[in-house]
Amino acid sequence: MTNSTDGKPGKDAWGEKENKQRVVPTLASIAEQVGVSANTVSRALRAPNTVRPELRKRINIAMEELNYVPNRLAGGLSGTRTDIVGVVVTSLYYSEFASIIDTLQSSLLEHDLQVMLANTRYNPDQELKLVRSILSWRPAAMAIIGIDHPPKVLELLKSSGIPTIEMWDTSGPVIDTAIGFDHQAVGAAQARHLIDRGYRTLAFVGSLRENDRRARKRLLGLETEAIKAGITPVITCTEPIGGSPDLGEKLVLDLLQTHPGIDAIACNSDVVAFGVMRGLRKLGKRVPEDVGVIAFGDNEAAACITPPLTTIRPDRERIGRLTADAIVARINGGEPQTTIVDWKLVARESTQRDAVEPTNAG
Amino acid sequence: MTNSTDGKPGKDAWGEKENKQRVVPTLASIAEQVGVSANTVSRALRAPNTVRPELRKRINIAMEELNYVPNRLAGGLSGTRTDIVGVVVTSLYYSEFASIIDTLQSSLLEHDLQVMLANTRYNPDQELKLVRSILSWRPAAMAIIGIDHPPKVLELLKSSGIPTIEMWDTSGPVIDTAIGFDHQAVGAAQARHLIDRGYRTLAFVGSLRENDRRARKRLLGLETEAIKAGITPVITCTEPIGGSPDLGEKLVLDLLQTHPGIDAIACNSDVVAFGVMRGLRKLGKRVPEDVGVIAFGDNEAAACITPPLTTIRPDRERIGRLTADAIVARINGGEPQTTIVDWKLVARESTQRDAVEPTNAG
DNA sequence: TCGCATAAAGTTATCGCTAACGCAACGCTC
DNA sequence: GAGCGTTGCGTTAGCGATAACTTTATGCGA
Repeated sequence: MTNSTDGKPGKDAWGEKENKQRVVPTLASIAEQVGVSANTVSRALRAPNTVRPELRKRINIAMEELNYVPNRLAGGLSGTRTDIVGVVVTSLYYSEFASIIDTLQSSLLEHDLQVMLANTRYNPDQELKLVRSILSWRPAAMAIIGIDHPPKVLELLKSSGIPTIEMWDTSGPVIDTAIGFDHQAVGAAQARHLIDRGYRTLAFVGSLRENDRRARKRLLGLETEAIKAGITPVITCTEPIGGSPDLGEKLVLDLLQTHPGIDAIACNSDVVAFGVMRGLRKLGKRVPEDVGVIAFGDNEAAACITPPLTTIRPDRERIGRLTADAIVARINGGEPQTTIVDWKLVARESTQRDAVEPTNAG
Repeated sequence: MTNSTDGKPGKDAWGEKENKQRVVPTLASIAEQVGVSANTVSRALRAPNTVRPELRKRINIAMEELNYVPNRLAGGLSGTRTDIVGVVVTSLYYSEFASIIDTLQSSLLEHDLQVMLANTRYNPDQELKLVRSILSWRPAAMAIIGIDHPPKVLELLKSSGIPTIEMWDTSGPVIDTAIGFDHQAVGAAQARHLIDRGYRTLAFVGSLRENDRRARKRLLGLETEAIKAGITPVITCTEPIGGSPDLGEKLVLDLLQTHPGIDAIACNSDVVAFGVMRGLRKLGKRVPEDVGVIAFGDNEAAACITPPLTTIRPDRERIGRLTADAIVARINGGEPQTTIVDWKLVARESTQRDAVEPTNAG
């Protein structure tokens, strides 16, 4: 693309690179240009009011001219702390955690904290590898989805000595600080809602990966509540792969073949429910008259499909914001603290069989 | 939570911290424990076969025992290059770029490259701040959404001397390497499809932020193609805020009030289309008979709503994967190169007015 | 006018690691 | 058995910033 026979002047930055090796400016080069010591330049950045205004201005101009970008590898090594916050999620698909990250990142930005992101895809080996990798950057804090981690991950996080915020789930022992909710209670609320609406034969459908402990907690809540109400055992129809509409459709076709009597389906996620409802339509089953469908997640499309989907809405923005707050607080010496964030059961038409009052939880 | 009067032994890592300041192990501490020089420990990590197997084993055991995590601030400062890849996106909501990031991150992981993520939320000032912040970590490469950046961002990226991959859009001058497609062609394809299906009065509805250059390119393509076909000017009905179903519903109600003759709507995103279709239903308009709806993005729910939504499907996984490949190639001395990634017009029922062959593009 | 607090800069010593070089000990060739 | 490449490790010198001192002006009261 660029080749050395092309000697045309006024080339862009890449062309220039070929002639002399680009030298990335350092504090020292700024200092030299201005005629001061490197430390003065450093002060102009970190403690501007300890440098004469006139000098400070000249330093700023020089930095601007040379496109100086501080080297935080050096800064972090020398200083006490970096401004990195490690963020570990289990999935990025289907809006599951995207808006948590979105809110978290922009809240952290206000405190000049930089997100380093990792996605484990529900794989514990990868979780260990990624946590180790992030810790090697000496972050100021870690935020991680879930409270069920491999022992080695727990050990690393604990011995790292940095604040660790566990998000999304609070139902169990935590490392330090947790912000989320109890997933078993969600499952219980789903069951109660279906039962209140007159449904009697419950199934659980969706993705259920070996390491998705939260989904298992929701399923447990569903089963426990069903048993309490004297309902027949909940039929589970799951696959250990990621949730998608196609998976939902496939599973519901299987399910109704083997269990034609099912009259209510709790889905592990909204996107699975989308496929479940498509599958039910193909089978000629009406929702909510023949089969009720409830899900979890409150995907942006949940209110737009036909019929609108009853689902659980976790407050993702709030979790993101509170996590950012907790990180800042812990960095500044605040105490660890577990915070429960409300969720809501949003009753829509997909479970509107009888006009019983909806059961909300919080 | 933990207080110093609690002297109970056998406490967890956090308790221990209060007694003696936790000392994070370094290469030197491992070296001391094993009885070798620090450099030998470093070699055992970076070039294991230059260390005697027996000694290597002892070193590994010591590292495991002390929970050693290398300090890459030091490593990056000392070595030539870090393993960070900066990733800058404009949005995280609504699956817009989540699966690009997902694929990109897991592809990079295979090469032991770590993602540092930033989200500009379509704000150019924040883009500058974030790019500068990421560059200060001396990443090995940058991947960024779009090709329209503020001048200062271009300057920084060019003068940084690192490979920069621009994703999603290829219709214009690029910094280095670009992987994406031509958004104007997408708009043109949308118009052609609607016209082929017999629609004659076109509108463009959705979020249109000042700095969303890609949306403007799609709109331009839509208008250009409409004019070519001798169709009345495209009515635009937009808001400079993020897209959502609620926005779509609001805009379509406004639109049909002022322009009742509209018979086709191109939406800037699928989630907006979800709301548009809900709004049309409220107005008693049938889709696709009275009004055709086409969108952009191929959200996971697009095939599940009623009627299924005709939309444009960009190949996000492919963009993510190719971006990772390009990063690795460029780091290893490969040449810059622009790659066009195919997209597809997925014709579904929301535009099924006449049985004309669908117009696909690639 | 002296003394001393204060402001504004310079000096020096790390931070933890890697790259480059140095140097024994060993084995191989002829 | 002298010469020479290899192997395996130690030594030394930075990387680019920051923190802790030290030094040099400056001001101000007694």
